[in-house]
Formats: sequence, structure tokens, C-alpha cells
Amino acid sequence: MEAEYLDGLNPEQRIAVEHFEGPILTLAGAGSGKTRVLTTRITHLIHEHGVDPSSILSVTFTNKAAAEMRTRIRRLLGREPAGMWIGTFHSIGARLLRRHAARLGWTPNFTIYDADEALRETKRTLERLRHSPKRWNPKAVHSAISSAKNQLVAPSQYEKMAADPFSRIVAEVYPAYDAALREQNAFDFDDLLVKPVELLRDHEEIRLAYRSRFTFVLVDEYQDTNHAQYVFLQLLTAGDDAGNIMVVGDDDQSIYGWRGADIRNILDFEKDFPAARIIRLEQNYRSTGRILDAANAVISRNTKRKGKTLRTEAGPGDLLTIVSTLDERDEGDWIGSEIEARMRRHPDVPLRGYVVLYRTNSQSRAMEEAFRRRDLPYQIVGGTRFYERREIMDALAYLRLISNPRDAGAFDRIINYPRRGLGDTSRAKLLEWAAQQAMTPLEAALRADEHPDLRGGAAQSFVTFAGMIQRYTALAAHIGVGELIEKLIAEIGMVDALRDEGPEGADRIENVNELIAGAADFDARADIDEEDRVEDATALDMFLQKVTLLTDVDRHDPDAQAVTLMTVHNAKGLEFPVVFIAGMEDGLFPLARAFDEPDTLEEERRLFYVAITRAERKVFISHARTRRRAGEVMPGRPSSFLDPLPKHLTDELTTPGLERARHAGETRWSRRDPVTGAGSLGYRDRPRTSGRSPRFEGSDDGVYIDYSDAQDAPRFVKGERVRHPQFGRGVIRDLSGLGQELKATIDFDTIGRKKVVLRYANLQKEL
DNA sequence: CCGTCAACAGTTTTT
DNA sequence: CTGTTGACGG
Repeated sequence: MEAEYLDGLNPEQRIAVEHFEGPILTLAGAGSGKTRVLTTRITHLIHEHGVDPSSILSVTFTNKAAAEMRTRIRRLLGREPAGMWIGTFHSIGARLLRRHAARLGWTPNFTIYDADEALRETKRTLERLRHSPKRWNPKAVHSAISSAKNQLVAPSQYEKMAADPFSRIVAEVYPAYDAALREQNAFDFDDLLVKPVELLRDHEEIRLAYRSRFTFVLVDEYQDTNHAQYVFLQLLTAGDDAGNIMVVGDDDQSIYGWRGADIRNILDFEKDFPAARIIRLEQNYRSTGRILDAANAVISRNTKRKGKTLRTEAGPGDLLTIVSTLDERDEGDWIGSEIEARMRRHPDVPLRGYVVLYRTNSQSRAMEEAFRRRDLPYQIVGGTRFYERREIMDALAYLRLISNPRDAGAFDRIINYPRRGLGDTSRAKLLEWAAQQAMTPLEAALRADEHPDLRGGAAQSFVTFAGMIQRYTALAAHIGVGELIEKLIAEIGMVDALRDEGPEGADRIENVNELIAGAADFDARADIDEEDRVEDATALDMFLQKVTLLTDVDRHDPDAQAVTLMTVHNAKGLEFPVVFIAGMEDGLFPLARAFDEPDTLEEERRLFYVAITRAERKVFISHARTRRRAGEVMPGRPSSFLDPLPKHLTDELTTPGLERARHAGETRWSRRDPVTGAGSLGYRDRPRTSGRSPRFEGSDDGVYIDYSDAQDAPRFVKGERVRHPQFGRGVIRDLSGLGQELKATIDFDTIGRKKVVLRYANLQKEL
């Protein structure tokens, strides 16, 4: 007798679902039902093969995906898959660390430092080592440390490879930064991957225990795994053909190379597991025909891919509409008006069926303003995330210090917030004393009255503060997190402090209230996985660790009656009936810097492919004639990514705003240049650029940027050594800007980091 | 110690 | 254009 859950699977899906033992790679195109394959296979393993759920480890890309999969499995199975581990690499890493914290020298109530706190710690470390954070950009230093960690390069190894001055600074900061984290009983995001690898690598009995427990490992979005994650999986699965590992992914949707994701992981899976079975899911259940044809046309330009063509049984559907707009404001207005118009014509598509996708978060601003003007409900995913808002981080810093008294970052953040008369001077005195006496900042504060020279008022303030934190630490063992935050916020007078800040303080108060509500909800639902329970960890510890790992997508409410605004990155895995892709201009999508590196350009193209394939029924692609970027008005031309779109799949239109501007412009232009000016402003009549190469064509009407100059100038690449007439020798760290404005960020051997405009700099390649 | 103002740097994507 | 940092005076 066959289980019902197998009904309706296509032959390929069915093979993947029924696969029992041994490695298997499932290349799942966009919309090919991979989540269904994963959940059904897990169900099948448990139901049909009698696999104990606690033998299953399933890795997802977001917490939300994990929660959804668990729910679906519960439904298919008719019971809770108790003991199954499902979560992101980071949350699974955190769980392992919590269970074995002592092995590594941490305690289970460790703090997870988010990006912001990690950056602050980097800066503090630089200062401690007497390096100026002005000369050596803390962000760059931290990002170098982060990449090193993701490549599993330990401080000692890094030290050996550090040749240039910048790397030598990093080599110095890296171990000191790690030591500071250890002292504070903290991990950063990257540690959540790196430390579990160390744990499994260096402790055989732990490695063997987990290997024998997790006999079935499933990994979603495998194309976006980095080296540390790869090694983590190898350690867990023994890394040979005996392992029952299923990876699901799509090389065409690999969009996290900048974060260290290594597309070779998926491309080389067959080399790693020679016996691997390979299944291709090319049947798409999401989009109509023309959308898929367009997506296929775009992605076929990439060279580094396994090759895969999506097909659908749905009809051809609508054309993709390419919209020319005047500027970003006009673009937002047009999108808003089109949504309103479609709402009237297609009442079956609710507001939540619309999404606006863009390349960079800064584009959300114009959209937001346009939607506000029209009173169109929207929800923004990403950008300044909830848990990254200042007031939320302040409140959380209190909780962190209460949960983990060694957290110096938290101490630093809140010691004078709200104001308690403890400025830089008193703080510096206390911290110096603390370091001398080998005390944590909080311990020092508690004994501040013993400090040799601290103003009496300040000393008293420190003692009161530390006493309060201690009281809450004791309290945290007995009351719920919601109640704890509520009491705390009241005691420190945070609401009053925010109210004094003026109008935007009201929003912040709202956010704080939302945090309290969230915590109360956490208490009410007893939102702790049994597998996460460890001795000596309080509900507060669990709450904090969970909250830091939440992403914005996790907070996205798919049922809200609102248009969704988000970056293409955030849209991965989601689908919408109607998709707007905004800002489709060269230099923005793809970003300018991508033109220097073929691999990056391919990644941008995959990103565009991801954007198109989010759509079920309709795609709009808009670009603006001019766009304000960092206060400057920049001219733009339609993205060269549009070039491969066959004419028969698209139609083009111009917004009324651009139409008006064009008429006004023609009169002006024709006076100046009656021959070439008239009618040439609109590229609608202009032949499509060939798009055979990423090389730009020259401007044809004076409005688009002339890129041809950039081709003649010497071309520089990142990492290249150069010589500057004034600043001497250095290494190019970064390139930005376009054409005439091309700028290079250079780490000079003698004077550190500087940004120069290539046009003026007269840079030479160093021989 | 704290508020104000000018100067300045920074804009890619995120766990 | 915006958020952050530094200098200065109360």
C-alpha cells in the first residue's frame, strides 16, 4: 500500500523522495518543488524506512524555512518528528556550542555577537593594540577576519600568509579579537560555524557520537555553503560514499559568493562523493512559459554552470514588461499606480501577491515614499532590521549583560544609557582599573568605590548600576523574559529617555513595546526546542541566542495585506504572482564593480535570474533615466542583462513622467542639435545593444554615460600592487565608481588606506 | 559631563 | 543625503 504523501510527485521528484541510503545530489531548478521533495523524503524516511527522527539533521537557509518544513513534516507524518534537528547552519552551530560549551572554554549562556557588536569589538581591539581606527578601517579589518574564519584560516595560519601592511594589521588584530571574545564568553556569527568545526575535528568522541546519531543529513541551498560549512558536513558525514547525505541546490541560484559561499561545493559534489546519485528537477510549477523562457535566456549567458533548462506545463502567460522611467521617484510612482490599476483589474490577486525587488537596500527609500503618497500598504524586509535598531540593541544589551555578566560589549553600550553621569573619562578609568585587576567591567563597577581616583558620584553610579544588573541576573532564573524586560525598561526609565528624543522617539518606544510583546510571546509559547535545553541555561539565555539569529525574512509576514519590498537576496526561496524588478540599470544591477570580474558578473546575472523566477504570472522590469545615489544625480542606461531577452517575450513602455520630460527635452535638444537630438532620447527606437560582451557601447545621445573612456585607461583589479606618485606603493583593496569616476581604495605600505580617483591619481602598475 | 555644530565618510548583497 | 565622529563651550 502506498502512502498518500507520494501522490502527485513527478518521476524525478519521486526518485529523490524514495532515495534511501547513500549520497544524492538534487539539482533543483527554481520553483521545481524542492521543499516538497525535502519534506516528503524526510517523512518517507521516518514513515517507510522506520528511521528515528532524532537520526535526521536537516539544514535550511532561514529559520522560517526550518519552521515551515517542520510543520509540513508534522502534517504529512501525522505526528511530531521529535528529536529531529532542523535549522540553519548558524542555529545548529549555536546548539552544538551550547551543548559542549565547556569543552571549548565557554559556558552555555554565551553571547552571540551580531555584526554590529563584532565591529565594535574589532574597533576596541584595534584601539587596544594602539592602531588608529582611522587609518585601518575596522569594517575592512573585521571583514578580513570574517573571510578568514569562513575559510577556516586560523590566526596562526593567517599570520604566516600576511604579506602586505593591511594583512599584517589583521594578523595582529585577529588573535586579539578572538581572545577578547573568549574572555567575554562570546562568539561572533562566524564562530558559530568555525567553533563547531573545531569541536568535531578536535574531539573524536563528540564527532563519533554525532556521526552515529545523525545517520541522515539533508542540506538545502547547498550552492550557498562556504568552506567552513562544507567541512562541517564532511566531519558529520565521514565525507565518504557511506554517508547518507542529500544536498539540494541550484548552481544557477548561487548568490552568496561575496560571503564566502563556494559554488564549487555543489559543482564538485560528484567528485566528493563518486557514488552520488544525481537527480535534476527541471519541471517548474511556479511560473508561466514566457517568464521561464526569459529566465533561461538570461542564465544561459553564464559559463560556469551545470546546465539545466526549466520547463513548464503552464501556458505562455503574459509578456514581461520593461518600463522606462524618468528617475527613481517616477519609478516608484509608476509601480504604485500599476499595482493600484492591477488590483482593480485582477481582484483575485491580493496585495500580498505583489513584490518589489531591488538590488540594494537604499532603493527602498524611493519605493517607500511613493507607496506612502498613495496610501498603499507595504512591508519592507531587510534594511535596518528590527533587532539592529538602536533602541532594540540597547534594551538587548541590558539583557545580554544580565544573561552573561562577562559581556563587555554590552557593558560598554549601556553603562551610560540612559544617562547616569558616567562619561568617557570615568568609563576609561574604570576599564583600565578592571584590566589591571583582571576583573570584568561589571565586577569592577560593583567595586568602583574601591577605585583609587574616581569621582565619588561616578563611583556610586557604577555601584548602583552593577547592583541592579546583579539583581536582574538573580531574577532571570525565576521570571519570564517578557516580565523581566518590562520591569527592567521601567526601572531604567528608558521610555522617558526615548520620549525626550522627540518625534522619532515615539517610534522607538513602539519598537521597545514590540520587543516586550515578542518576549512575552516567547514565554507563552515556551518557544524552546527540547534539543536546545541544556543545564545552566535560563530562558533568557535561550531568548537572546534565538533573537540574534533571527533574520528579517524570518519576520516577514506573508499573510499581511501589503506589498512586499525587499532585496533580491532576501527573496530567495519566495514566490509571488506579480514581481516588479526595479533599478535595472548598468552600474546598479549589475553593480558597477561586477564589470571588473567575470565571476562577480555571473553572480549578478544569477541574482537577476533569481529575481525573474520569483514570479508566477507577471514580471515588470523598470529602469530609470537618472537616479540619485548618495546625493548625486547619476545618469543610467538600461541594464545589459536585458539584452539577451528575446523581443517576442517582452513589451516596453514609458511612464507618463518620462514621456513629459522627453517632450520638454526634445524641444531643448533640437535647438542645440536638430539633426541627432530629436527622437534620440528615447531608447525605445534605439536598436538593442548586442550584449555579446559585457563591454559597454559609447553613449549615443549624450544622456547615457560614456563608458568608452574607461576602456582606454589602464585597467586595475583588486589585489594588484600599484605605485602612486605621492603616496608610494600599495595594494588595491577595492574599486568603485564608473568611467570617469572610477575610484580605487588602496592600502599604501607607508600611510595606510586611501581612496583615490583613478582619473587624477596617475597610478602605475608596480612591476 | 553633555549638548551643539561642523566636517566627513560612505552606499552591495547577510548569517 | 544621512549617520557618525570630533571639537568646543556651557
